[in-house]
Parts: sequence; C-alpha cells; structure tokens
Amino acid sequence: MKKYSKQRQLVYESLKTRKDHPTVEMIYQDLKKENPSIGIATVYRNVSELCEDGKVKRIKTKDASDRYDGNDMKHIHMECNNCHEIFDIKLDDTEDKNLDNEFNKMLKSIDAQLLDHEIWLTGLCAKCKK
Amino acid sequence: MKKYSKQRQLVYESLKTRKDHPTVEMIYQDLKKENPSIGIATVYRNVSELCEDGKVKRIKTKDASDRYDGNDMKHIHMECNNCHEIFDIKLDDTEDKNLDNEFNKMLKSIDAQLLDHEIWLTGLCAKCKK
DNA sequence: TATAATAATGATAATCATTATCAAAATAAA
DNA sequence: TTTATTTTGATAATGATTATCATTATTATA
Repeated sequence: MKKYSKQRQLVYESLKTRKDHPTVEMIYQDLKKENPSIGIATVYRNVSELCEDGKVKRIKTKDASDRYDGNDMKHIHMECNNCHEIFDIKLDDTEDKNLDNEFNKMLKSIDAQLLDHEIWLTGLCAKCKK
Repeated sequence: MKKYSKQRQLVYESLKTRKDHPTVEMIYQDLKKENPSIGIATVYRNVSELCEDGKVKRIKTKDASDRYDGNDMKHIHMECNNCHEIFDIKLDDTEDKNLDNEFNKMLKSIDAQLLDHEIWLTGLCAKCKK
C-alpha cells in the first residue's frame, strides 16, 4: 500500500501554492530552502506520481523541461510569445460545456468519443502588447 | 543565403506524404531505405529548420520524442487514450473562426491578444470505443 | 510497544533525445 | 574554375529524466 511521505506532501503543497507553472528544478530549489536534505530524484518521483493520481498536470512546452500545474479549476493556458510567461484562464461551467459541445461535434467526423481537452493559446500578454 | 539540399527536400516530402505524426527516428528510418547515407543529425537539423520556417509543426506529446506534423490545413489533434494513435480533425473556416472568437472572449479577462491556438483532444477512437 | 514488512528517500549511475562540433562534401557566387 | 559559404554525416557533448540500491521512514502485526 502507498505510504505517507513528508516529501510527497511538500511537492504537492508547493504546486498548490505557487501560481506559476514550475519545472522540477524550480520546485526542488524552492523546497531545498526549508528542507535541505531533499533530493531532486524525489521531486521527479513525486510529481510523476501526483500526475498519475490526477492531482496535478504535466505540461509539455517548447522548452526543454516539463512544467507542472497544480491548478484544479477548469482552465486553459495562454503563453505570451514575447515574455513566454504562461497564464491560466479559468473557464466557467458554461464555457467549458460549450467547448465540449464544439469538440464533440468535430469528433463526429471520425466517430470518436471525447474524454478531455487541453488548449494552448499563444499570443501577447497585456504587458507585451504595448 | 540558404542553399538547396537534397536532404532537406527529402525530410519535407516525407512529412508531407505520410499522414501519421512521425518522430525524427521514424523519418530517419523511412529515408534511409532510399538514401542509406543520410545521417540522423541531418534529419534533426532539417525538421527544426522547417519548423522555424513555419512549414511543419512540432508536437510535444506525453511520450519521450517530439513528433512532427506536415499537414498544413487548419486542424486539431485527437489522441486515442487506448491505442495512442493521433488523429487529425480538420476545421472548416467557420469552425476555426468560432474557436478564435471563443478564445478571444476568454482572453479579454487578462487583456491579452490571441495569435494562435493548439488544441489537443483525448478520447476513444472509433475502433477502441467498442 | 517492539518487531517485521515494505514503501520511500537521496545519491548517483544509466539512459535517451537532442544539440554541438568539425572535417569533408555540396552548392552557389564570382 | 576558383572561391566562399552552407550543409552534411559521424560522433562527442549536453541535459532532462529514470533506474538502481543501500539506508531511512512508515505502516502493520504480534
């Protein structure tokens, strides 16, 4: 059976607390301050486990390292083409259902059944627009 | 100035011809049959260049290697949760505009400007649904 | 509570995809 | 044709992630 570990809890809390989309290295640096003995392999292990349990999401971006997302509200992502910051845009239930309907219609053409969607917008954030 | 190379042409044609979403290794294996002297570094170099030129698209998936997409029609992707095949679902102009409108509305909340969108659906394909 | 069973950790080696290097070959310009 | 420059193919280097393994922490059981 799965056992409780302080480290797993720490990784989870870090992802819940911070609002950016950190890499493993960023989480590791963060946790090391208060827990100098933690190893980076432990962070890798735990983010992967949390992903498998559906508690956080792995985000593949154009840059080298994967990013992780602890935001459990329905939302989509927007990456600024200029500063490369990643923004969360939350969806209300109506918006989410509308998208689901749209996508379901599209999937009719290949007779498939929708389970989930992931939307990645690119654009210019408020600051960089100017 | 950029010079013509047979290899770049071959990589491009391979991506235009095949309808799956191959990795570099897959393209390499494919081209080696007719061109045994081609090196895998050349394939890496050329897919990256084609991406920069906007002629093909790099797709980051959950699995280790990046995939490449030579389909230049407006389309979104759907990955089957069971067989992991990736399907293209083409969008007509209306569908594409509808999505753009939806996303633009959503971006209002953070005062950002939309440039592009990438949609990744997961579900069950026709075969695996049964 | 003490002990046994086993899961998780931290250090580090191994792996694997991708990128960098560089001499030789191909292409374009003069 | 000669010169300049780009591209290639082989392979070394890099960097992110995973595997290994002895030790430690947690849970179950007597």
